[in-house]
Amino acid sequence: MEKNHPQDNKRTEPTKSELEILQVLWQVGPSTVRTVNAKLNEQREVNYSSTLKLMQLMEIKGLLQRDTNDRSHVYRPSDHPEKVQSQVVRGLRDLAFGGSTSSLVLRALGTGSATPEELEEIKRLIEEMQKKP
Amino acid sequence: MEKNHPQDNKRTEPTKSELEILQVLWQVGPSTVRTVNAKLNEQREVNYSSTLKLMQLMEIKGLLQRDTNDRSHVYRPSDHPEKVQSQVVRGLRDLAFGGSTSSLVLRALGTGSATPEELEEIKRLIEEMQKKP
DNA sequence: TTTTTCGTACGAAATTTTTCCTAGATATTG
DNA sequence: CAATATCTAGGAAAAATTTCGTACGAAAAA
Repeated sequence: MEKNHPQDNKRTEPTKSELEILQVLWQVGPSTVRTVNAKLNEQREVNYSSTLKLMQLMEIKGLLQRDTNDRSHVYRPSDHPEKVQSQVVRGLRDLAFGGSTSSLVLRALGTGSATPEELEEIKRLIEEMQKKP
Repeated sequence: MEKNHPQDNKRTEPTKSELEILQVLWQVGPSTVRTVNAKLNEQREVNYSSTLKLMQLMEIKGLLQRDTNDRSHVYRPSDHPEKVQSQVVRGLRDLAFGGSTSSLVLRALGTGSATPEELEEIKRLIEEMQKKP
């Protein structure tokens, strides 16, 4: 019998550490704590225990789900990147850009870290959106 | 004599509450704590003391500067929105978008809250960037 | 002048987020 | 089997962030 996960609806916004973990899971797919922790440690030093605890909390919050069949549990994100990323982008937009999407986008493009290919891709999307509103 | 503000260089990333305050100051210009607090309370309930404390801390951190000539001090952001916004956008990009600016931008545009005019403006900027790399 | 109002300063509590230690169970190795 | 390694669970400390109470001085009003 699987335990019930309380609130699958009103999900709280992930914290910074939680986003780090989500990002790893999005990139490498469903993983054990050990794998995630190893990935994190490529960037900064994190204790295994800390990662474990965090992922357990995320499971309780409903951010992650886990397969407990094997001894070492396999975790995966409950939501696709699109959903969570949209959520956090909206958050930042409202928090630092007065709710203006274009301000945010312009600022992001202004960092200059977008390649010519990416610029082209973005332009295509815009023209797409302009065609069928 | 004005007190010295320690680190005008390596400035720490503003927290959420700090961004709220910065946004108010960017919008309405240099203001007293009372004014800022009033603005904040249009959105949510915040105690005057809390806002005061936060702004004092921000001044110490170097995020704000204040004019103490009058009894009620007038605060203003140390940095222009561009700088801070770039900083936080980069932060989110690295934290939730694997460092990819275009992912972030595409996701932002995907929220659908950009007006036709804004889309046009963004497209212009892109073409601008494509001209002179 | 006396009272009331309005401001900063300061300390500390409350909350949220992050980190890690330790116990106990189970598997793996010698 | 005995020793060692691995994993979860749980508690709790540590750190970061946010909130607020209170004191005290200065200004404004009565």
